[in-house]
Amino acid sequence: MVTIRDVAKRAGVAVSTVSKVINNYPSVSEDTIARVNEAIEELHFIPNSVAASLSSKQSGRVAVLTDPDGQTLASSEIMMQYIMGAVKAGNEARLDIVPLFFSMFAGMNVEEIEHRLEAQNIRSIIVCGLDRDMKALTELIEREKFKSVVVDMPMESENTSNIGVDHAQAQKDILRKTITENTGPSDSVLYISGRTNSFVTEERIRGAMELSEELGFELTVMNGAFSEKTAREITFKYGRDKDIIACGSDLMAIGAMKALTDMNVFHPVCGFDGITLMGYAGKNMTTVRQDFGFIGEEALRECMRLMGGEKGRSIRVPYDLVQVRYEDVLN
Amino acid sequence: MVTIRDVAKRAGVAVSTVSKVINNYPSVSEDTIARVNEAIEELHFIPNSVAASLSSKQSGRVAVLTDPDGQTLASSEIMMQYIMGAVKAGNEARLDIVPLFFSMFAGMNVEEIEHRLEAQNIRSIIVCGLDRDMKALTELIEREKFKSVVVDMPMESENTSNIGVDHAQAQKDILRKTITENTGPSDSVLYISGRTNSFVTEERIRGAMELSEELGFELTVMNGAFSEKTAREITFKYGRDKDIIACGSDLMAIGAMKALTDMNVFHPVCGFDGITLMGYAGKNMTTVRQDFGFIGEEALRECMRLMGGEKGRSIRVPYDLVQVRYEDVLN
DNA sequence: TTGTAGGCGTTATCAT
DNA sequence: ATGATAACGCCTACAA
Repeated sequence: MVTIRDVAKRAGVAVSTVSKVINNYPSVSEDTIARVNEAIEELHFIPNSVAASLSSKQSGRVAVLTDPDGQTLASSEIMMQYIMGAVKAGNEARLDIVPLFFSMFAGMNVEEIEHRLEAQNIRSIIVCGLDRDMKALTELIEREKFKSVVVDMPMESENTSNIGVDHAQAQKDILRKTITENTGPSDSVLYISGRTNSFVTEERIRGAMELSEELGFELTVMNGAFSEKTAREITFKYGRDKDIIACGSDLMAIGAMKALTDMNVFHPVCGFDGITLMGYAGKNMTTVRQDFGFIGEEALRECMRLMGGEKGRSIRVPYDLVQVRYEDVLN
Repeated sequence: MVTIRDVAKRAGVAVSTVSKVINNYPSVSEDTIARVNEAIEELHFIPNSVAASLSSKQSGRVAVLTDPDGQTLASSEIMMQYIMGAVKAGNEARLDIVPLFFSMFAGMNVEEIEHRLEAQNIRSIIVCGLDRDMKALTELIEREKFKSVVVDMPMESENTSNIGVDHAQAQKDILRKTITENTGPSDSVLYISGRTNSFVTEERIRGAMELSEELGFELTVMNGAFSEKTAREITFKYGRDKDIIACGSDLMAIGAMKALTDMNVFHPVCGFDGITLMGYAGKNMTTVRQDFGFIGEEALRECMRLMGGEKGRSIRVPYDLVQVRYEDVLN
């Protein structure tokens, strides 16, 4: 393995000088920078991120916390994209990314979790899929021992940023689109919402309600708990004589659509997330496509910003309104 | 952060002794072991795996190499399970798992990849989804600088193990089951195979051919290249008057089944892998279910074995023959 | 601007 | 059986 020492020898400077060049310290002459970089090139030197994270308080490792245990196809696809995005961006920044899953912390209190993370030299975390019931994880973030970036939860502080699309606005947009594109009489909408302990659910419901007031249609909100099965049942019960069914997730939209098909009636159904599975639902459905990979990348960059000493903030990312057909996902 | 030094002080021994206790060295008295463990408990000490991997040649980090870029839903579900399995087992063994994706190494030669891995203190790799066209990665494994565990490729050497189900046998089993359970005249089977550069494809074809000889049915093998779309096209062309369609992957099975449905004919279709998506295909289909999470776990344990100095070997893991219905995947 | 030296938390090699 | 102590590769005051 070629180390910083080899580079130093090759360039005829001290190891500390090489380190300074690597980390873009201001006080190095152009001349030595050039010489050192030359040596780095020649030796194909790559800094050891493990050693760096051991030695420095600055350049720590970043954990990506996800919960794909939800077992649904949707969550595994989404979580995978978060992770891939973070790993990709981390790779470019030569930052170590550690994937962790909620299930590892089951039954632990905050201190235990903190110890576990510290023992891995983790200084920043990206949390995806957090909801209000997860007390330990929430507290972990609030203690601010780690720089945290939370996806889809409105947490913000000195050391905490949040990131995600504007769920209320997106819900409004997709519902409006679904209504206007289906010219029939749209005066009753069934909204099947996600779990109530989730921030995105509140926001999406709010969006739907605002639009209902704006356009003056009747809105019925039912709790589908992010469950395809529940959405299916709700649709059987209440879906028949609604004009449109809007769902707080794609999975529920699929459940609703399948129920309608089974009842042999048709109403437009829209979902939320833009997962591939939508293409297999049998009908064309509209949805809000989030770019989870991009969110993962951005989250990682935000971690770096926080580790650089900057304050937490809120980041909104763009989304698309799309129609997913089988042809689109086929490859 | 509580370190090994704190524990040593607390237990009244030297740090080296604590290290020995942690790593189960033989030459420590029962008495001190007890005292040290007590101190560890009291202080909630968790060994820092990063520091360990820096210091030790033994306990390095393990990379899990996957390629979810294939973009299909199936691969993201499968790769996620491999990763989760490895992370789970690694967590229990206090081993650092780092997820890496094939795309990161695009265009690199073996040396470059080696440098990248060395620079991350990686001493062992688990490779999932490798095929014969990936020269650099294959060479990386063959050079044996790293202890490697390859999923579904018949590589074996001093420092290389392979793991996976018996694909030929499994293909035989699922095809036999599909034939016997459908009592109609099964004397012609269309087999849509995966990509030809893949070991599992060869094996599965071999299994199908062996059964064809054994039972005396006519077998037509076509290359579906693991593509749902291609399988669909092949089925349109040749599927109508076959008795059974067997596919080398679930995705292709779905493509085939959808094509049959579109043609308004029915033939039994069987797939391979056992992914959740099968539940959304609209019909009941049989398939070979692999436990990817378990394979990930076992692969990690095999890495530990190799790092412990033992020789590479071949590991076969069990599989199930299942029928996936919408009700099964609904939750 | 550059170099020296101590430390990050652990393991491993020797002595004892 | 136990304990000093030198690595491991890098960062960072502080000194020159």
